[in-house]
Order: sequence, then structure tokens, then C-alpha cells
Amino acid sequence: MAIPTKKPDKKRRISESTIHRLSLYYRALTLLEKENYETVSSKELARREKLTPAQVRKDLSFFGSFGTRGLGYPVNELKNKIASILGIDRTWRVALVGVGNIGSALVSYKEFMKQGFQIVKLFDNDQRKIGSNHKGIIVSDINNLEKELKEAGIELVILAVPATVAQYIVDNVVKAGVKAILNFAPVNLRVPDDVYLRNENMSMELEYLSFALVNNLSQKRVNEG
Amino acid sequence: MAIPTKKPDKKRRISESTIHRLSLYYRALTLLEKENYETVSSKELARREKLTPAQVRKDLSFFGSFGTRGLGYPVNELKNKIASILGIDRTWRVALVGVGNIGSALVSYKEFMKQGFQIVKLFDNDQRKIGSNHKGIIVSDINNLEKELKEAGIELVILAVPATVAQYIVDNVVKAGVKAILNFAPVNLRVPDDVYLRNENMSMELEYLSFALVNNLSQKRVNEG
DNA sequence: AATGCCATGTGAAATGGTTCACAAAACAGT
DNA sequence: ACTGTTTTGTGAACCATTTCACATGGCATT
Repeated sequence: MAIPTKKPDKKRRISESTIHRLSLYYRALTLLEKENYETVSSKELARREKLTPAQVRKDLSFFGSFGTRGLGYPVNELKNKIASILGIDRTWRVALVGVGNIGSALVSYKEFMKQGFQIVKLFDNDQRKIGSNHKGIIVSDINNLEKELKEAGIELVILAVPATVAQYIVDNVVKAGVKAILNFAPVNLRVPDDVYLRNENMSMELEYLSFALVNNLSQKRVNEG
Repeated sequence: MAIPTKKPDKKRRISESTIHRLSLYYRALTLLEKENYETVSSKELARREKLTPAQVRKDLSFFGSFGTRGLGYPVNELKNKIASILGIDRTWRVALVGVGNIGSALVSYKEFMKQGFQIVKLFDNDQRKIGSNHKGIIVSDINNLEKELKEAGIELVILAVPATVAQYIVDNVVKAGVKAILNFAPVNLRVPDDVYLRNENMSMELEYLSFALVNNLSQKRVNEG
């Protein structure tokens, strides 16, 4: 019997930071599970991801109450619950556009697969790449993007193309009805309000380190982005 | 004659978000420069990076006053000023550890070079990779890590190794006196207080998208992480 | 059944970040 | 020189997030 832990509160808006920390908790719990822990306290979870126990409890409390006072949280149960909240208790059909440096690396990136993100289509505009095989996937012609995204039932697109063509491709991805895009190009893309766009800017963290070095920061906070 | 725009205020702590936005401003200014703009308003800068004009002005005001009332900011001058704040008005000697999927991609990643991050050393533990040439750099044996990092005067290390060995390598990187590390492994690493560590977790943004899709978020904020 | 202990869940307080709103400054046109 | 227009720079107000602190609930032991 499933006991509803908390009535869903439509009013409360969950912050981006909280969601990012859920990813960290999920990672920590996966490890704890491997280490055969049955339960874990907010204190231990916090220690493992350099957070505070109060933060852990507050984050989880937005979604229900999963712990037992005096005992802590059941590792496996909490892990599953977080997976369900994040929507990674299923598989997502992902297409990757741009089989260059970054793109090729991402096809083989095992973390994606582990979390249910299955790359099932590849696209490029380079005739030498089109038709070639990457990890069992044949690279499609970018000109068939819209059609093939629809046919393959793609729900999520990863963009690893040069900044100059990114907007053009995004427009076509949107036309194909895809509602979630992860962009690696260092450019700010325009999408309609009903499409989720996130950017992964790998230079940004290097720049932060550079800033920290030249300014001799004492704060030193670990970013988990 | 250099006119000090503002007395350095040791009290004020600059937030991480502000620094990340400086990266965005820098990127926008680089483009504006190419488009031959001489000046730019906070309004236009904000529009280009999906921020508010007040935010742009506030961010910049932490570091001085660079604009002219009624006119806006001088594009080239502001760009240089931000580069100086971020510490990317120079080159950094970078080593990359782990020449696998991600590592190989990063060696060829042009954005790093553009911002002054020069990858000058590569390390791996795989005998088949040691000695091989990637973009003109010979891959060194991970066993010589500490010694070669020192010899090469490395200031910053990028870690692209499996999570299981990341801590061991970080310990050696720290021993070599490196004070800034960018970690791609999905694991929380321990470093001394005087070492800056940042994590690049590529699954995190995908998980955020997944969360957004299953929860039908209306907020939809672009993350520039 | 009662006691002691431990760790959650959560309002309230504190802190931190963003937006507002306007005075001040600079330029253009007359 | 004056007027109008524009846009900066910045305290103050507002809003969001984090931390605090403690009542509550559950387990274990006797």
C-alpha cells in the first residue's frame, strides 16, 4: 500500500539549486547502495556532498517526508524516490546533433546511459561523417533532422555544433516538436516559452577558477554544476 | 594616467553568480566587438544574455564604473576590463589528465584556447596512449604526474578520469602544488582549503531537463552553467 | 510501559541575491 | 548656455534561499 507522504503543493516552486542537489543526492545514494548501507542520515549525506544536514532535510521535505526520526533515510527507497522526482526512473530518447569533438565524446559518455538517457540518433552536416557508425548508430544527414526526429520519437536533443549554426538547428529541432534541449555551443539561443533549454558552458568553470586564482579567493565553494 | 574607478572594497564578497555572468558579458562583448559596436547599453547587453539591465549594471558596479551615463559602456574597453577581472587577459598553463572520451575532446576544444587556457601537458595510465601525440602534445605517464606538473609549471589541471581513480590523482595534483582543478568525474573530491576545485557535471543539466519535462515546469529559466 | 536517545521535519530567523526607482551625469540639438 | 533625452550607478525594497533551533516521532533497551 502506497502511503502518500505529502499532498502535492502546486504553489511551491522548487528552486533550480534544489534540483541540482537532488542529482547529487542521487549520486551519493547510488554509492551508498553499492556500499550496502540500508539507511543514511542527513548528516552523512551532507558530508558526502559537502552540504549541510539542514539543507538536505529541507530539500527532501519539499517532496515529502521519506525518513524515519532517529534512524535516517532508507537508502534504496530514497534513491528510487529521487529518481522518480527527477524523471530518471525511465529512459529518454535522445538525439545528438554535431558529431565533432564534443559530440563524439558524448556518444560514448557512460553516465548519460546510466541515468536513462539513451542516445538513439546522431546528426551531422559533414558528408564524410554521414552514414558512418558511432557506437552502433549511423550518423544521419542534418537535412533530414526534422523528419527523423519525429519518426524516432525523440524527446530530448543535445546540441554539440558550432555556435554559428546553433540557432538555425535549434529552430528546426523546435519545429520537430522537441521540448527539451541541452546546448553545448557558447551562444545564447532563442526558443519558444514551452521549450526547455539548458546550456552547458565548459569555459565558465575554468574562468571561475582563473578568477579565484587571480583574486586569491578565500571563500572557495565547490560548485556542482 | 590610470584613474582608479573605485577603491577596492575587501569587505564585499562577489557572488558566484556574478562571476558566471561576467563570463556571459565577456562572450557578448566579444561578439559586439566583431559586429563593430563602439558602445553598448546595459539594456542591450541584458537582452543578448537574457538578463535584466539592472542586473548587468549591478554586476559591473561591483568592480568599478565603466560606463558613460546616457551613452552606455565602451565595448572594447569593458571587454578588456572583464578579461582582467576574470584573469583571462593572460595565458594559463593547463594540464589534462585522462585522455579518454572526454579528455580527447577537450584537447581539441577551441574555446579553452581562445580564453587563454593552453593545454600543454597530457597524462594517462594506459600504455597504449602514453607516448602518443594529441594535437602536438605527447601523452605522459601518469606515474610521472607530480614531477612533470612541477617541471612544466602547470597552474591548472583538468581531470577527465574515471570517478574511481579521481581522488588518488587529485591527491597527487595537490602534492605538485597546483591550486586549481576542474573535475569532470562525477564524484565529490577532497582538496585542502587553499586549492580551488570546481566540478563539471554534464549529467546534471540533462537531469534538470528531465525534471522539467516530467513536472511540466512553467518557470523555464536558462541556466548558463 | 516507561525512559533515553537520536535524527527528522519544519516554522522562523538570518542571510544573500535581484529588482526597483531615481538622482546624477553626459551628450545632442537649438 | 539651456533643454531634453538617455542611460548609468546605487541605496533601498523586495524576494529567495539557507541556516537555525526545537518539537515531534520512532526505535531500543530495560
